[in-house]
Amino acid sequence: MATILRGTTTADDRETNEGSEFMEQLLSPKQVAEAIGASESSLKRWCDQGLLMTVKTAGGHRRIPVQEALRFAREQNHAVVEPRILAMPGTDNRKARRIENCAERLAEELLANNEQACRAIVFDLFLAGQPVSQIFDEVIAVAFRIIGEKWMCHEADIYQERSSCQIALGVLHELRSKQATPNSGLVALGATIEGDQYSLPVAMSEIVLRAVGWDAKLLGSSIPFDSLVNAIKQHKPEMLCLSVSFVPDESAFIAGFNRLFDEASKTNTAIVVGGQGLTTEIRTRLRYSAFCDTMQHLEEFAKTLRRQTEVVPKKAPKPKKNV
Amino acid sequence: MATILRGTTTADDRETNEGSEFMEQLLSPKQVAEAIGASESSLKRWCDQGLLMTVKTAGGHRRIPVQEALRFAREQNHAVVEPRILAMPGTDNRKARRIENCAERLAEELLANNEQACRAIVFDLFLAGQPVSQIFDEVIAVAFRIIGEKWMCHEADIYQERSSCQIALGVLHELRSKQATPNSGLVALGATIEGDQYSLPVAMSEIVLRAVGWDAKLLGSSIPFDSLVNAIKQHKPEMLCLSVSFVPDESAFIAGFNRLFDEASKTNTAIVVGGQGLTTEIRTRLRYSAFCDTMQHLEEFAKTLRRQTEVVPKKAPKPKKNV
DNA sequence: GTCGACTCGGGTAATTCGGGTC
DNA sequence: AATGTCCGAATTACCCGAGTCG
Repeated sequence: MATILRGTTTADDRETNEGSEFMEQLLSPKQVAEAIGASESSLKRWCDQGLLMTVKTAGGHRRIPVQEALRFAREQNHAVVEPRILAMPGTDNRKARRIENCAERLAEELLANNEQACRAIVFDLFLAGQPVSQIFDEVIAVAFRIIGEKWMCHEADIYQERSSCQIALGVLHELRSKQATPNSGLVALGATIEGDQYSLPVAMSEIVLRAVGWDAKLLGSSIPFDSLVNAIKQHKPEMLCLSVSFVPDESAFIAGFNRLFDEASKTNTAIVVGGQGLTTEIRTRLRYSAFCDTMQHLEEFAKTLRRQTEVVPKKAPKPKKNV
Repeated sequence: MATILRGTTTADDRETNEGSEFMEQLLSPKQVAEAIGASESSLKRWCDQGLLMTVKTAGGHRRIPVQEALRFAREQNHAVVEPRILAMPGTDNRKARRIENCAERLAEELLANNEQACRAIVFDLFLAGQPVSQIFDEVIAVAFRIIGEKWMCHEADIYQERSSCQIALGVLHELRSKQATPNSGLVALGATIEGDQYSLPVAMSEIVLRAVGWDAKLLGSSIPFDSLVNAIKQHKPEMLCLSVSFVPDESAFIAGFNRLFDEASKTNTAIVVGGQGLTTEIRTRLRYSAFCDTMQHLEEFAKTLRRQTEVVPKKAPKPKKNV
């Protein structure tokens, strides 16, 4: 039972502790440094000074118990911590950066209205280099599927679903703000159809498209087909993404959609659709450029379309990385 | 500067932000001094005077949270010469400090789908020290009134209104992220009623409340009364903000609302309402704690309620340990 | 046993501290 | 009274080859 013993304790009994419920989480210096916003070498110095109690591995690497890190943060930096550690009790960051059971954890935190923890989960994946499309497909979408199921079973209330959306939209916004503003000249528009208020998917698509170089703009939710036609006429985008989570009136939808497609053909605008609302049956009666089940599909499509269209860019496509 | 970008992929993003600081970025005195155009030692003096809250490193170096730096700059009316250091959208804020015709300009840029310009308008005012409530009332609300009028006259299309909302929501989110996370213990919830999808006002109210120290959380849009009752039961907030832009069914609304009010009384939750949907006639048949026409009204109400409620806080109100 | 990512130690450059002075 | 500049000592951040972790 190696609690905070001094340096002689080898940490490789971690494995044996795995089963016990109250084991100490051990963090690497890098993790702690990141968490409290200091450099790695400062942290090492503080450890060596004895300000932070550490445990050493057999090979001499420092390991810091979470409690110790929290105590230190509270003592020194009254308000600092990036709650990545605090937010995720019971998960090693190394594992956390893997995409495995993130969806379940995210669903849980969303339902608990714990915004910070949700941000932490998504951003850890993002910083670990996971493609946004994959994060969306395998974490966020799955989490909302879980929430939907709980809702069905009356284990989650409507307001919880709504506030989950709210939090997710916030996280997406923040993700978006971390992206470089694209300048490829390829314009994509995103929207949902009139009556469909579920703006999460189309918000994700915007980010995915921007990640692969498109200049994607979100028009918003619940836009009538006629207005979409006008939007196309004005913006002349290379692509229009429609997320269809819900179809209020099937025949009106199909008619409006195909009208939109005809109009889009005139300006060489690709129409991309996706969403739960599009049953196979409905799809057979629609004309579109591509149907995407997942964000990763969308990403692939956007890449290929970009390659093909890039023949006539508005400006020099390769500025060759300034600064 | 000093940003090591390891070129993993062709995506040359991540250049704009320094590494991985995602929540409470800490700045050194030098950075802040440069940002607000003062000398380093003046800044240190202000810190020691308590004008600027700082945290200290283990070695005694001062670190200033960005939010603190922003608050100080806004209060002291310091010209922010280098907004980028404070993670603000870089603009020259010289020309646009006055709030006069900002609304018109904002409306124009919103309709033109020019996100950057919209951000610049709002953030210039923010940096110049305008209270958020006033920015909302006199710029954003007015701009959307203008857009609404143009819509009526068929001078603006629906998609333009929608994308304007989208942009505004983005700006609001960014604004929110520049606020210090409140910890007063006073909780407020915000929502719109089922059928009302207009989430802009309630998003503004969240920011206004946070600006005056409330811990405001946004539940989301289109939430049924019954679910709001559950939300109150679970969160036990001191305040619930309802923005009512649209009333689908008047009698059902009145009944549901008063049911909600009764429930809220049990937990001492103040019900605050506002919005175009509430005609004088409807209001006479509702019971609520306050009706607010503007964000500035809301701000005032929140301040007074805070003063009164603060007598019985949940935890020790004066830890008195401002180290 | 291989391998990529991480950490170790330590040296060095760049900041920051506190105080005194203009 | 408030600000900006200068200083030696201390602290922090960055870098790199060898070793460790998983």
